[in-house]
Amino acid sequence: MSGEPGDDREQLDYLSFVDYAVARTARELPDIDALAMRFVLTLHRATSALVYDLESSVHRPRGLTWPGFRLLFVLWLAGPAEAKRVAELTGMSRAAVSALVKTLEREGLVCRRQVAHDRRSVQLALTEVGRVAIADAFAAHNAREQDWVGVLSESEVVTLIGLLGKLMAGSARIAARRRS
Amino acid sequence: MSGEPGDDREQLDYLSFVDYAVARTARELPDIDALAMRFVLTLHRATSALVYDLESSVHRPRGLTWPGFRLLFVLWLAGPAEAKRVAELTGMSRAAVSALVKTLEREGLVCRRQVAHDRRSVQLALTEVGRVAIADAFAAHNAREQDWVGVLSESEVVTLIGLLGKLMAGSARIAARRRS
DNA sequence: CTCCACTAGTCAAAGCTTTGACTAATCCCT
DNA sequence: AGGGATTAGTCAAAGCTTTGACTAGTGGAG
Repeated sequence: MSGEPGDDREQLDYLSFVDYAVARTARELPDIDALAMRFVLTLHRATSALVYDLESSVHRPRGLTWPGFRLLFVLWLAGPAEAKRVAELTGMSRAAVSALVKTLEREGLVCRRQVAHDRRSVQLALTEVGRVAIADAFAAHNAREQDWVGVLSESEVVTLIGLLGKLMAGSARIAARRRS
Repeated sequence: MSGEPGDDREQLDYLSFVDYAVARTARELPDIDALAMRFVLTLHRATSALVYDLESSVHRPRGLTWPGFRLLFVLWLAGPAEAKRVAELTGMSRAAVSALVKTLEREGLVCRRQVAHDRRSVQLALTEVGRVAIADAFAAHNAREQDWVGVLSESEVVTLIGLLGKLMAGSARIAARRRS
């Protein structure tokens, strides 16, 4: 596995790299599980492409980042919540939420309050500006999601969701590491 | 959509948030495409969980980051290549590759050379240390990938790969934004 | 040959993430 | 009530990413 020339390496791009990588690995490292490799490469590339498109076409033009959108979205749906809970629901670490909220608070989208029953915790909530921003962003976000999903049939999407759910459910069985 | 209490918000966590969000949105914003919403939420969460597990259980313990692993992987398979090409194959921007290579070069995993025919471009290649590092990391990476994929049947994985491929292929049709 | 457009790469500022340390408040056991 | 263990949140250092600007080098049109 040295990358010497003389192979079929012409006109390789982001899409075809997966095929190239799997073919080459299968040839030179037969002990590797090629299907698992292809799956993870494909999943990662598809998700990256989707997230990049949503962030750059929907959120950045509105002054939001992808993590900012996700945090506002959780507050919008779940209501005012303590930082710890927001971290759990968004899948971010507590430190990441803390840093992100600092930005969102400065922009006037979120506010922090002391909680009565436990002076350690901080309650996070949308401001009125934040509520309007997330409602607008989510509408555009969902429209763009529809464009993406539109290339699949409804039953294909249902199948995909089901299999991804099974994958997630299985992560507990293999003791996958999760954010603290 | 205000997050007032009195709903079914108890014992909500990272996994069940998708169900909660979709149910609530379907109830209060009937114009939203709930299936597209569920799909994107599920895809993003599944991928994040997988990447977090691979990075924290396989790569960080070896002193690699996830982007570092990806860049080494491309150089390993595609052979020495100009920075622009590495950016295309990894899906990173040229600026991101430039910054990442600075770290990898400092750690002695990658080296930079001038190219003869065009004095603007820089050729990137693995060092011997880099070659050993990526070979070791990829073996462990693939073993972990197998654990994840092991919860699905082979035909389920093939289905998943096919549908994700169709999704990616469709992104051209909707003029999805891609990294420059 | 000259000039202008384009290309490769780097840099800088700002943002998000991670780990690990640290503070402050709460809990619980004796 | 006292004291140790937990827990919530923040901070700091280091790394990666983005956008946009900037430097060099290349190449084609006149």
